Amino acid sequence: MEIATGIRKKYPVPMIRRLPSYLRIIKSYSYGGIEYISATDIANELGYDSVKVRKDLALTGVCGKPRMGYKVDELIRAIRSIVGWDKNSEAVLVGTGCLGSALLGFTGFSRRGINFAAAFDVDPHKIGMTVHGHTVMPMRGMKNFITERKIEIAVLTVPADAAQETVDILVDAGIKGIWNFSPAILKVPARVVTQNENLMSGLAVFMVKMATESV
Amino acid sequence: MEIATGIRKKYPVPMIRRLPSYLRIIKSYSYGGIEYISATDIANELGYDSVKVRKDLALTGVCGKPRMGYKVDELIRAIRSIVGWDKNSEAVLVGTGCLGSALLGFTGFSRRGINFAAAFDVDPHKIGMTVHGHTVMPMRGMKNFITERKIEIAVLTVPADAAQETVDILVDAGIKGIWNFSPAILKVPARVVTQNENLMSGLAVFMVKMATESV
DNA sequence: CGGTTATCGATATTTTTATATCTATCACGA
DNA sequence: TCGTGATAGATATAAAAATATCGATAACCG
Repeated sequence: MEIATGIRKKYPVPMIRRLPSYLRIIKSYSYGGIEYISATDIANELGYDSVKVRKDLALTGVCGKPRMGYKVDELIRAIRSIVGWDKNSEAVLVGTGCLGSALLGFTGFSRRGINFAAAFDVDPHKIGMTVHGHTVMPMRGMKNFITERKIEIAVLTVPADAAQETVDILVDAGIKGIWNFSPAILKVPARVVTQNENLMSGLAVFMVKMATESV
Repeated sequence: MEIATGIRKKYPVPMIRRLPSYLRIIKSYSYGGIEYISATDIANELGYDSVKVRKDLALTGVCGKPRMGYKVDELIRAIRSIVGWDKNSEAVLVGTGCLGSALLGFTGFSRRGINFAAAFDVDPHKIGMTVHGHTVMPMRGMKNFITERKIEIAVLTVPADAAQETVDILVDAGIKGIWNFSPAILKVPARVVTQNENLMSGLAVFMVKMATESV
């Protein structure tokens, strides 16, 4: 629909963040051979309000049937299309430390169409090592690799103080988006998309919740 | 201030999420021997609007001086107090897979007062292994360990299908808060705090941004 | 076949968050 | 010593998101 016509809606970020949870539940219905799922069903599973879920689902463009809910396979297709998990893309991972290695071993990415074409690191001791099936390559080969293979996505798991210099190489190589797991704020040209995952933000919220709850 | 009097403000979650970034920058000023930092400084570093930063800083209770900014050490103390990084707490980590191991190796937690007292796993092959200085212990000893050591925090890095049964043990043992890295939605009593970190939410937002940008 | 009811979809309201505007302050340089 | 201007802090406005309300629909049941 929106993809076919070339029109792209603007989706609210909070809604996008909820889509993967929705998808997970809808898929479990699909595996169970259930054909319809209602906003109420999803809301109950997630502890959300059903109106919120219904509004989100309305944005996917899928029409529901009163008293029945939404067709499970339609929802799955629509959500996967919105979050781009219906097509394959190649990525590089930069920085094979603890977190980088963990991400390389995470099977969830390939199931969502994200495949690691290579992993890079500066540490000479790591070069040539195999991490979850991926051979670690030296950083100096990265630029050419990205350019030649037309890689669009980089997952950045280098230490904060190495982040910007790494990013400069990535940008120079023509990368389109950087999924940044370092706490550093990246300076990139406007055409390059960045998405910051800040583990410490989550910890902060968690700790504040804990303190508030225990009053 | 708010801690001393026992009064706890309600902080907006988006503001809490920004605090760690603020702290990081303010600390860099502190290391540089700079005594004052302005909202404008922080805003420039992060690409934010200075008014937003100023409003956030106002909520910390620290007073700024016109033309000078805020005292660096006061801000650091205030933010650390709000996010609870000024005191120590013990945690257990459950599930020593890729992500669990990565978190065990992450030094950032101890620097923020979170110390892993133990790591648990069900896999017999992993029991007794040392992961980043932590010996993996069998799951069946977990409940007593938590109860006896009065552990309040659990970091949950088990697969989704094992999440709820693990959580039941944690709750039974008297855990106060669960930092959940599994995609499962946890059912816990109201007194138990949960904080869900959903990697796929971030990926979804990232992919949507990429698709939107490339139009 | 007709009433009942769960559900959708639309609309309205409230709350939260972000952004803009304005005034007072006070370090700094002339 | 006196403007100047960067900055805090307060207030006002706008935007975004969550939540509530309500009529319409159609499967289900008697």
